[in-house]
Amino acid sequence: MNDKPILSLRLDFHSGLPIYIQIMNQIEQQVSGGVLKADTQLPTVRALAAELRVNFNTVARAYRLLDEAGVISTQQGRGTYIIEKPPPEVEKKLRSQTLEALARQYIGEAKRLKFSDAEISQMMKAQLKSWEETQETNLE
Amino acid sequence: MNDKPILSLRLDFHSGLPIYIQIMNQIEQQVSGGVLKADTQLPTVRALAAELRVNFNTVARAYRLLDEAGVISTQQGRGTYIIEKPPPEVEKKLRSQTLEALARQYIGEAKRLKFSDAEISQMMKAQLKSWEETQETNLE
DNA sequence: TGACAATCATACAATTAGTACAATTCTGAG
DNA sequence: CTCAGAATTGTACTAATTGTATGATTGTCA
Repeated sequence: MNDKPILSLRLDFHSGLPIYIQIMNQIEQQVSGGVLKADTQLPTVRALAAELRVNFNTVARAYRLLDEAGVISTQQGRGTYIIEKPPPEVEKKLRSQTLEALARQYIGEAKRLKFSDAEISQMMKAQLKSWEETQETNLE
Repeated sequence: MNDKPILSLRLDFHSGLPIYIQIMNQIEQQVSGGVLKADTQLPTVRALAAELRVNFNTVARAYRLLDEAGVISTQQGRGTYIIEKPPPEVEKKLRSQTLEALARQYIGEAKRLKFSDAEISQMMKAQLKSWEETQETNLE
């Protein structure tokens, strides 16, 4: 049993602070502290759970909250990864630029495929509307 | 032994979009965009898999879906080819599917960055309007 | 003791990888 | 020229790895 220090977390089981909160906090700290860099894959829920001697659902819960907080990205069947997160002030300044770049990228591709402005904005409208329901990947 | 970019695909392993979907979407785009012409042989599942550093079954899955969609023709023992002439209805469907995929890609990214629906569609509107003028300065 | 949050157990779903196989093409001995 | 066998290509099925969903259990505290 080689104890590989996948991710070094110090849990206090008697602190009264829920485990999943402790996990969440410490990962957040390590991310903002630069210990965990963008695109780094975190241990799987099972691996981390084994290392911490807790149920993997507890880890999953922490991961889910971190995902909702935009710190990490969890993907079924693939794994969990740190998300690039720009500093707060820079983020605000860059936000609209980022969205603009995204929009222009979309428009550029669509234009290249000879779609009209009407088609482009119509599809955008439709997909925005049906986003929640059709979260499933577009398979068909 | 420079790895020739047989088929230039850009995979994002952390986007949340499955690899096989990304492969499928991008090939669809290149076909409907005219980058990949009829009768062109695509890389073999193994070659493309090696280039993308994924399992060849992942590529095979994308190929199979594209085959079922009538975009390509996969032939055991021979290879994979762009369909000579996509049936009109397939082409039409393909075009709209492609646009849909593009739109969802944009929305997905924007959502991930916590932009609201309003912001997303507003930016789209604005960029569509200013597309022509700003194109001169943004030629690739 | 009862309510509620935290944790755990179990079953499930999605994605990718592994292995064996079948169809086709290529190659070279005869 | 022919044909056996290797090489190449896609296919099918299965296994492994990952996160998800849901309900049961446990523990704490008013």
